[in-house]
Amino acid sequence: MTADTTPPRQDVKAALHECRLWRGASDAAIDALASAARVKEVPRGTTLVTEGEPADHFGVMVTGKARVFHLGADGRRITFETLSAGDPVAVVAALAGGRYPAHAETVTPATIAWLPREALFELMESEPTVARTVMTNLANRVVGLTSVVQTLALDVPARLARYLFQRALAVGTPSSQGLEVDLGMPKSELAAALGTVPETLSRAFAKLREDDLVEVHGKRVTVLDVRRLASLGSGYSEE
Amino acid sequence: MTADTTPPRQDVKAALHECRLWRGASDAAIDALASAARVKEVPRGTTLVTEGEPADHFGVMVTGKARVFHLGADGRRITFETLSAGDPVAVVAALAGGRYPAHAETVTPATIAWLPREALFELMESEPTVARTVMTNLANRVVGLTSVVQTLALDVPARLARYLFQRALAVGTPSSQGLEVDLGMPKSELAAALGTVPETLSRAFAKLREDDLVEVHGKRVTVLDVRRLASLGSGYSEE
DNA sequence: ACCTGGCCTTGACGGGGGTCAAGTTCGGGA
DNA sequence: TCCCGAACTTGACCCCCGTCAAGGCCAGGT
Repeated sequence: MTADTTPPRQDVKAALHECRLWRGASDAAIDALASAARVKEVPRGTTLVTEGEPADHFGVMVTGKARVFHLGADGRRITFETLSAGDPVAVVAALAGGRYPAHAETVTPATIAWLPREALFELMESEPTVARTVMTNLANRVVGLTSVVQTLALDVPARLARYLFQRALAVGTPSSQGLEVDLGMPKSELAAALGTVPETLSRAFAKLREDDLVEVHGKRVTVLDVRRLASLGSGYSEE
Repeated sequence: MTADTTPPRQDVKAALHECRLWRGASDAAIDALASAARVKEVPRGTTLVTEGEPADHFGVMVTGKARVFHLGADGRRITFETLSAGDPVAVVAALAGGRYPAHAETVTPATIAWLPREALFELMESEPTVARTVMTNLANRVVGLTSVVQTLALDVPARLARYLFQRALAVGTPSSQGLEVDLGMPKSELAAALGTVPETLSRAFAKLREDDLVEVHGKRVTVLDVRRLASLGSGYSEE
């Protein structure tokens, strides 16, 4: 069903090198990981990990994208994050050693390098600086989740404003009217990322539009008033 | 305003030993921490850390209780966790090295031992097993936050059911009618812990009561049907 | 006993947002 | 060119829950 490799593949090594989790590890250590990895190529929509299963492995995305999410009792999904090449999959669960706390599935065809959790422990023992890197990484993860919780306490227009603001900082390009921003994804996907549904997102856009904060043209949005957008997105001030 | 100690205090050492974060560290290492610590005694309602401030220190609760929370734009509080003796304060932020991601304040008079973040790094470098302990601890923290997010997606009766179920597992005592459970706190506080207000919590109790799931007598609750309670609290099954 | 002030409960009301059901726009294929 | 389906929008409806405003129900003090 899937293909394993015997010699370390080039793209796998590249992905492992890009993985922010153990940035700073020696090439030798990463190459060792690469040869220990079981590489799998899977189609879009494949379940990578299932909530509640014992967390004995973790993965690194080599190509493709995946989504980490929760399934509510009614089947609703709450998306935590979207993973792309170089991102680790389920590494937290592997470190914690319990069961996977969430589901993950691919949203495109993808290649994933799987490793047993012990491999990571060995890497950290052999290279102390890696342990420190992994540590700060985990800590940042906690901070990130904290802000997810914070964001969920805002209403949808505010969450959208926050997203647009951050997006404007990252990929905004100046234009005659203001800042041109390309939403990186279809609106239905953005809705899920903001923890809501397309209909409500649509109304949120409408609200920002009638407040003269943005203009919407398909997937391209013109931010007319960055300042007010930022303050609506909760408490970012200019300095 | 507050009292520093010169010799390591006994209660401070005890609290540091109890701190789950570095369980497994040698006595010598912990004693070293204890003598490096600046011990402060503060009244109820004292702000321990302020969201947005640079995270250069962390603390360990020696006595008393504290609350970690977010401040919404409108001043509403979202409580993440309640800390008591032996719990670390803001250690995540210290490891991440950025700014505090949340506020913390005492809810009782409290004694806290403060340490510079470097002290923790040094401890981890000198004792590799501590690094591993801290690591799994952080990972579990992430898992915990994950479940906070999950919980916030449920409605209030379900959140209450989940709390009662967990509480029943922890401190429930069998009785003729079912499981006797003591809520560990006043209902107004429980409301905050569940991310809601007393009025809504009261209605949630009423709903559980009219579904014959529980009986309420002040701070003591009799769980009549653990099974249904658990399933209402979302997806805990019996095995 | 009486008052008084927490703490909890109950009712009434309103707003945010999820759901269902129609449209609408737009791009691709025959 | 016409058609069709996917993605998006808009309206109607309703539920959950936060808020405001009254009450109950004690416990402690005088």
